[in-house]
Amino acid sequence: MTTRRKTRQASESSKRAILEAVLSRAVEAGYEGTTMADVASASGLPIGSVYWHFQNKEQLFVELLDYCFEVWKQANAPIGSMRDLLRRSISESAAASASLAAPAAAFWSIGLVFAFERRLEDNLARQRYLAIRKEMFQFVTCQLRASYPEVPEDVAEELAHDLAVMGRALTDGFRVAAAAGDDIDFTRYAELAADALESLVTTRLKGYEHA
Amino acid sequence: MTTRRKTRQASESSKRAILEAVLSRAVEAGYEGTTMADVASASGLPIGSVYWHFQNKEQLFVELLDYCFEVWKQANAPIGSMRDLLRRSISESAAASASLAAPAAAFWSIGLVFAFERRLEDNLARQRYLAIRKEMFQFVTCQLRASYPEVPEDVAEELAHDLAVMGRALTDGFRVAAAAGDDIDFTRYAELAADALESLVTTRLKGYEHA
DNA sequence: GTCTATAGTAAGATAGAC
DNA sequence: GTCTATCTTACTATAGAC
Repeated sequence: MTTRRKTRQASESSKRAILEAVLSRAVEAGYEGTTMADVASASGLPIGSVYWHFQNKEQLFVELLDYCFEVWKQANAPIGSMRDLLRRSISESAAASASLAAPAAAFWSIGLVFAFERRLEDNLARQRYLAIRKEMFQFVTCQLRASYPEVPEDVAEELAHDLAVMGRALTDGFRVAAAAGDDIDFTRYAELAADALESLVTTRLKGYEHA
Repeated sequence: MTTRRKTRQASESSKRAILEAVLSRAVEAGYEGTTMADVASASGLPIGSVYWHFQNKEQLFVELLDYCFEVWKQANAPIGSMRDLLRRSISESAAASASLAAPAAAFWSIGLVFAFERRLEDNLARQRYLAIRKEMFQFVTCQLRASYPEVPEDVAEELAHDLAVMGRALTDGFRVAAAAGDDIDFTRYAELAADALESLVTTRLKGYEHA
């Protein structure tokens, strides 16, 4: 390659510093509230460098979403049991709002900002969030579907879909609670949420489980 | 009074037109995304009139939140059964994102924008949203608490609190789903959500209900 | 109370030296 | 690749005629 090694490393580390900076600001301020000047100063680089590494603000957020989603996938590839998934998602919600200890979780808090950012349908960052949201939903649905091998296919399919919808609503809802600063014990409610969903499973699978 | 009747009526109707305008814009664009020029043009009045009726953008949103909360209270004063509450809240979520058919519900969609608008702690509109959120939570908790007169006070208290937290997470979560444009049947999931919460009640009250 | 014109400012983005 | 200076636009808010 024509690029020298040291240069490329410097470039990559700057890029990462900028992504970390925009993550830390975006969690606090959302999309509109995060300014490029903020990002630059938080990253320690001048604003010119930000625009050298990223085309514009929109693309910067697109790459941030991709970056966070990669981190999430690596940490959550096999989701495990539904209870584990809820446990992780809901307690991470609380963490994400407070600090950057859980960067993967922070992604979802930023993402929700985009859910409400309906102004311009052609905002690429919003479109990317919605795409990842869909992909994640499919992923979770498939995993859940495989958890009920002993029931008829159509029943398992519908059950997995319902659980995925309910689980997503619950995790999103607790992320809202975290953002609003509600004074609740997220760990405890993660368990209660799992209890509630499991009882839905039990009710619906009566007659199939041991058939 | 020194104000002539016709003048006051005109003033009130203009004020209301502006509130309707900001509501319609805010549901689509959030706080930062709604500009005073947008509001003015949607209301049919020039921007100068908007500033004549409202001190500034922040106060405009404060009054919008108050206005919507009043509408909500009038429509929901006795919440009825938990199932009814969820039914209303969750199916209204879908409506709120699509149109202004349900202005009271729209309030909550705007509100969620403020939950994530953490940038300035001294944003009065955000503070008002959080205050109303708390008030609503207390209100719902009290109503739920009264639904279980046959169980020990501390058990009923904790149950009501847990149900209120879970119910709020579910309704917020479905509002997110509506904002994200998820293709789901909100009416159906309102029932499922109620089923799930009712099973929590059943489990916990075993031994008390008919004691 | 309504409306126009405009002041003031903040933010996204670029040019060009180094 | 880094950094500064600056252009441009868009938005909040006000002044002042009517």
